[in-house]
Amino acid sequence: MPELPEVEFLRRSLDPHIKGRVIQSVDLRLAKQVRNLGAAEFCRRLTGQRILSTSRRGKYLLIHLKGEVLVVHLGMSGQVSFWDHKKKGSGGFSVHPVTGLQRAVGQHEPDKHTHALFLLDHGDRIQYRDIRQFGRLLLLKPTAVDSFPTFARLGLEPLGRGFSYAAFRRAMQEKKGMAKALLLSQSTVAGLGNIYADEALFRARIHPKRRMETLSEDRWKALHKAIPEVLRQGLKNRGTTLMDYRSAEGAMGSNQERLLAYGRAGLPCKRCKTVLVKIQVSQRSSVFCPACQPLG
DNA sequence: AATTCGCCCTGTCGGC
DNA sequence: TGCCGACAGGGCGAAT
Repeated sequence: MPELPEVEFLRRSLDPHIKGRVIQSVDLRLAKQVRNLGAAEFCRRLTGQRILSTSRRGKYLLIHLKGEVLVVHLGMSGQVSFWDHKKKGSGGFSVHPVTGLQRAVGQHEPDKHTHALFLLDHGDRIQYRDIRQFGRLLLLKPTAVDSFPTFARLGLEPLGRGFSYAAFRRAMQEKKGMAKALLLSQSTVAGLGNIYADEALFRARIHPKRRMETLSEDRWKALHKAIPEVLRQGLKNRGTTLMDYRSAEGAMGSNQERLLAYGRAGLPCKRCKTVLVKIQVSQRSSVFCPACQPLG
């Protein structure tokens, strides 16, 4: 799913439910989802811990406890939801036969794809579900987060105060290679995935295969402007739900209705009516307008 | 040092 | 109906 806007909206919807609560126990059903610890240590270190706050770095959700940080990455299909014992469940998920979207908005019972439950008091719980199992859980000491390889690699926060044109230009300056590949790498700007990278390149009128070292100054400026724009629009619309993405309360986003490039191959460009084209870049599909986003 | 390429998974869809 | 390949919001580690 889950790029920066989806993770941030998830964080905002989850935070008020879990802040100040104590994890009574952990039911880890698929141990390999925890990438840096064995199951026993993971569960032991979390048990009895109070949740202090939540934050986000790139596409990573961080849940801060006393002396521990639980890191959640949703991969392609991960979901984190809050189960409220006072509300009724809406059962499991089912796939809508026409739209392909998973039905069942609202809280759902754990199923075979639910890999971890963090049990709070009164029967409430945080549920972690991931069909494709590409997501990951980490448990780190607070002082070890920034130096953990995953985080050490990450670039600028595009919605943070530090995302000035000067900082962006400096971070991008020495980068070579194709524009789309660089945006997907997380190494200069953190949080863009296949959807928002295509959207940002469309807005900035940059071909996905354009070599970064050949970008003109006005395209650099356009890209710096477009990145926060597409992310803020996604956040405003509560994320993009294509299949799996839900907020902590099970709600779908609506940004899929506003995408200009992603998913629109074969349809006319909303700027110039030229038919949008899909190509492979870095083993990911990229949709762009051959007229608005020339390679040369 | 910087790219590229498998690979990790399950599920859905279209073609035959 | 079924089988098979392609594809899907991502990232890591090995190979080049």
